[in-house]
Amino acid sequence: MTSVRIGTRERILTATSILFRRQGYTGTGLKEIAVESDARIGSVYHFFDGKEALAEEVVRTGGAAYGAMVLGVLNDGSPAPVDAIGAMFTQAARDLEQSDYADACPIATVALEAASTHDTIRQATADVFAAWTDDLSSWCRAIVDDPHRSRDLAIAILTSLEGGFILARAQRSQAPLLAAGRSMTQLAQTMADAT
Amino acid sequence: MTSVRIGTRERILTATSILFRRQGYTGTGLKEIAVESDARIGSVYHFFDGKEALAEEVVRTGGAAYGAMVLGVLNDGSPAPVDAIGAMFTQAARDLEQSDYADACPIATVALEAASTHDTIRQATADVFAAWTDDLSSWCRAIVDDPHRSRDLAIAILTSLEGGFILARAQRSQAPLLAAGRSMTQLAQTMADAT
DNA sequence: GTCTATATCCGGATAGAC
DNA sequence: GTCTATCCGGATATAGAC
Repeated sequence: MTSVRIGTRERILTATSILFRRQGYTGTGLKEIAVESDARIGSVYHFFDGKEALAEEVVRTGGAAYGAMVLGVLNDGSPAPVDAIGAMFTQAARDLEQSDYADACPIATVALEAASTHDTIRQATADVFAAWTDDLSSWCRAIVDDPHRSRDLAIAILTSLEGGFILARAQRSQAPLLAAGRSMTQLAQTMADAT
Repeated sequence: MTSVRIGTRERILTATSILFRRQGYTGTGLKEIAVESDARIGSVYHFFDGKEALAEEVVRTGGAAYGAMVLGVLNDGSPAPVDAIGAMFTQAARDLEQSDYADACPIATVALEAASTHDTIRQATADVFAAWTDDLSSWCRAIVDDPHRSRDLAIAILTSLEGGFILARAQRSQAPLLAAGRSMTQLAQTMADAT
């Protein structure tokens, strides 16, 4: 029988991801990361080449995991793809509220902070957004067959979700996300009808 | 003749707004603010009751100014309101690119950083977003008469603009903003036709 | 791989002369 | 109102014993 002991390195990654999601990159200290990981600062430097390298890996691994989770919600949420969009926004709003408006996009805060100041982190966020856009574009082809229109729909969904997270966290309200979900559902329906 | 000497207090506010827009709240130090304002740290504390109070005022005044600017673009950009939406996104993309992908939303980074950690700043960003939403909803009634639908359209435009800024800054590309603009134009056209 | 101690620097904030 | 000096805590990072 193989007991699943979680390694120190993995604990550091998950704790950092949680802290970055709530407080951002500059707002989170390595000491705090060590405490939350139940590790020592020395261990952080043993496994990662400094804070920026740690952040890059957190963005890449956490971004991939979140993208897979969202795709999962889209795929087995509702029978009709158009309805699944609304369900996904509703689920995001519920998760956000239940986490006291902390758990939104895991990379958005870091992306904005690093965009003009830390280029390796910026590149990692750019790659994650590109992967999300590709995956979502493929999924949207069940709604619109044309690749260009499918991609535009995917970008509209992704950007309004990200912006919805910003407003919802600031106002501590599900309303902006729910409104964005209604509009994206309507947009998708329009594009499906236009076929 | 009245020469327009800009006061120290005003210089601090504008410099802080620029720095927060590019580096966020925690990523910007008071020393850096003093240098960019051509002021002393002592002056910062003379005019403002600490960093958090300074940030609150920067968010409120800068947010109001940016909202007025965007409304101005929407009002005298294109003759048809639906076309003005696309023109607004195009203008935002152009401004962003011309500032080397630094000048996006002046309060978004601060809003995400402060959402779970600094409540007075969070409240200021919430108020600014509420004012933007109200103003944009009123403007959208030229497209959709129904107040609820007009408000949903306004929220869709605002959230996709905010999310478009995130992706565009990360990828150093105008593409996400332009794609979001196309989709919002289509959404607005659909809602106008449904009348 | 783990842990402690510490070096070095920068953060926000304050006191007080002018 | 302006400016300088400084306090204190916290930040990232490193060294080296175990």
